[in-house]
Amino acid sequence: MGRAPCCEKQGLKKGPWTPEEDEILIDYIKKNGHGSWRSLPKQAGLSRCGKSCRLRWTNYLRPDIKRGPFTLEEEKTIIQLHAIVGNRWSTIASQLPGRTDNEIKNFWNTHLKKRLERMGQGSTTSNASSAGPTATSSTSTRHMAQWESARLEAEARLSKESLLFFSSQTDSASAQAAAAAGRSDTDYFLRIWNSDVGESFRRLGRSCGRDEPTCLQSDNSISPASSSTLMAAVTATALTITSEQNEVVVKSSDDSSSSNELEDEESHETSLSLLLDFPPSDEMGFFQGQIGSRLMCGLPLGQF
DNA sequence: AAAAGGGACAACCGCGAAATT
DNA sequence: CAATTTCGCGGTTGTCCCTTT
Repeated sequence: MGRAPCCEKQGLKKGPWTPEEDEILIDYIKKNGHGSWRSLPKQAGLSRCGKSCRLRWTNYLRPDIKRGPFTLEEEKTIIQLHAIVGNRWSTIASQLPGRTDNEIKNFWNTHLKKRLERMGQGSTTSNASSAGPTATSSTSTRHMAQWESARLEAEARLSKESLLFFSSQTDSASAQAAAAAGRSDTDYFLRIWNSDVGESFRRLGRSCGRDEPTCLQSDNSISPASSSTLMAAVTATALTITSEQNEVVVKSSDDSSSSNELEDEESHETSLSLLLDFPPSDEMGFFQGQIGSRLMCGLPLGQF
């Protein structure tokens, strides 16, 4: 038996919502809460699918929704989070109060993604006309291409490692509780991201001279400051940090020995000292795994 | 001034996971 | 435990509006 439709399709209205429909939906939810979305339209007197009502409410009518253009800070957060969690729009949205996953997804697809593409294309198409191809542009292209496969690889590794982490915990009860609470790999990242540790990284990024606003330049290209933040995030999964017998080893999966921009010793040193300085021992496990390496490498690689 | 093209955003669709029966 | 239902997510499409020709 196939999956049952979420609602009877016949006679239900589709397409843009009218102000009257919005008002009915808002009134109903204010008085009764949404309850079961499936039964809501009938009870509220709307000729809409429950799914459509839910979407309209969560993406548009909800009172806590923040309207207006994204701030530079939000934009920066989206770029950094996307480099780490990929297209997990709901996860990203959870870090941006008042913004919906749909809104962020649209913003990414219509603005940020195109900027990325421009950056990549620019380096391959503008070489002839530019005064001389910079290491930055060729590096961007190479890492952009490398990015997706690296991310996918990291995803697989991450899920494996978070399982290992669970099994290594001595307090099995807390591990079970965490599992029961539905904590995902992403949740762990977000926990760290929102902790003092994450703040340390953001602070480090700012202190490295990347506190300029993320913005487009007059020629519509991304500013150097934004670019470095972005590229740092993009290259995050190209590195692996492991900890063996109290010795931290940084390995670059960038096999191009001719490139030297990632071999920024100072940046790596900054990463490592930060790693070693982290006091919360229960969080060290994360940093020795893929989540940590992502976070670790995300910020200090800013010199492009 | 009108048509074409493109960008931005809202809404829909299909799928998988979780919850319920 | 399996079948069914509901919900939420991410990808995609449709539509409106602005800009360019």
